[in-house]
Amino acid sequence: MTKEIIPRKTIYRLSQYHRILQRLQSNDVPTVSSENLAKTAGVKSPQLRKDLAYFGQMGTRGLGYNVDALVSRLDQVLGTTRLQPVALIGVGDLGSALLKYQGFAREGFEIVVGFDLAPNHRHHQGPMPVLPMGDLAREITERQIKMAILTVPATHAQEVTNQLVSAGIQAILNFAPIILQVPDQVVVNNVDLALELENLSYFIR
Amino acid sequence: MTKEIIPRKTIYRLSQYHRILQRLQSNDVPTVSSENLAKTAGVKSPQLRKDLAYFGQMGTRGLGYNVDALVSRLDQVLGTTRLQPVALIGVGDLGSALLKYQGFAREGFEIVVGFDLAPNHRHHQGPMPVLPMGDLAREITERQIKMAILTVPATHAQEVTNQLVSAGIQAILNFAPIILQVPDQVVVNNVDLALELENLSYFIR
DNA sequence: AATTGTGAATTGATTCACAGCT
DNA sequence: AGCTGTGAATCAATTCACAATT
Repeated sequence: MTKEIIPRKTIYRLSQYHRILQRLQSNDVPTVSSENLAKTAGVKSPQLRKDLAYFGQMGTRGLGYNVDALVSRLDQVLGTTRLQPVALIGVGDLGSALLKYQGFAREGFEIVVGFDLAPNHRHHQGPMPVLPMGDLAREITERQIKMAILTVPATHAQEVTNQLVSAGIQAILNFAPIILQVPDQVVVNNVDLALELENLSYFIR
Repeated sequence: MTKEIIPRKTIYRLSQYHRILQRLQSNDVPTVSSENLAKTAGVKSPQLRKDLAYFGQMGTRGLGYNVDALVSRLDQVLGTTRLQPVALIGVGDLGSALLKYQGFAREGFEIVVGFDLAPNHRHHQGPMPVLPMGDLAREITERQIKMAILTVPATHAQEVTNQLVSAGIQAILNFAPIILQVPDQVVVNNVDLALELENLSYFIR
């Protein structure tokens, strides 16, 4: 069962479950039923059970899921067992805001280095170095950083992406409103803010 | 045909097509084929044709799609014919960055008012007023604002959402990492940044 | 008695393949 | 000849319903 192909949407939901379970954990809840967990995550309970069952037996019939055990297993599956270093490219308004965003640290990610065309004084606020683009390849390769957040203008996004890929980046969270061309082994998730608004506006009657 | 139910994913893609078409338009490209447009959007051509055909005849067989005509039609369908006013709740780091984000204006949205628990000096940079939460209901109702961007901490998100709904907000772009409970007639799109990173980390081997 | 895990049924989305216009 | 529009076929995801387990 561990060798099936897992739907991408399932992986998304696993991350959701993971976060909710962490909350339950810090509230010392020992056990949760699929019914309960599913409701909080906004899905139906068979969906949740099927999602979890991709990774083998996870719960106990009659009882539910052990919260601690499930969190560990999901940590393992999602690869969030240890702090993951992340590079941020493009330290403008949005990039700066993401640097300060606490949500990342809470989920086990740390932005360890930033890159910008023109690093300047306003970048020297925190402990994180902001380096010029010229240092990108060396720094990412040497530190073996695998994930990048891309907050550069759309016009530069593809070019920077090519550099990231050469440097060994394997996953990109892309805020530029274009479809990036990457080799198969590199994953891209797009966050397109204007698209989300435009999509919402359809539903306003 | 205009009365069928349109898949939600189709609406997302329409917004993507819309943006690409706008770019073609400003480059004075008169006509585009489904093959071409689909490639840029990262989908297969029958998909694109089906998406467009939900809204009636859009192209000309043998020729392709007229760019100007299609942009107008999509404006109409998506409700982006005129500038849409948006309220932003929670003017912290992320909220401030979104205020300055040019991508919204370019797609026809304007953040016309901000709300924060504690409006202060650093909010008085642009022409946009930042008001205390107490003014939310009155202001949104009076100005008939229909869309809101929610960038408050997760702990306050549901409570603020309730206020927004009472004030008549119909669509919410939510950055708080929780599932908001809203009545059926209100639409929520979630942007969950930590979730995106966590999801990416699964694909790193 | 409660609740998981899962094969079967259903629903939904995508792709194919070609008829129908221009 | 070229390219759209679409019914039919395929593929994928969700939900149901219940047997299996504690």
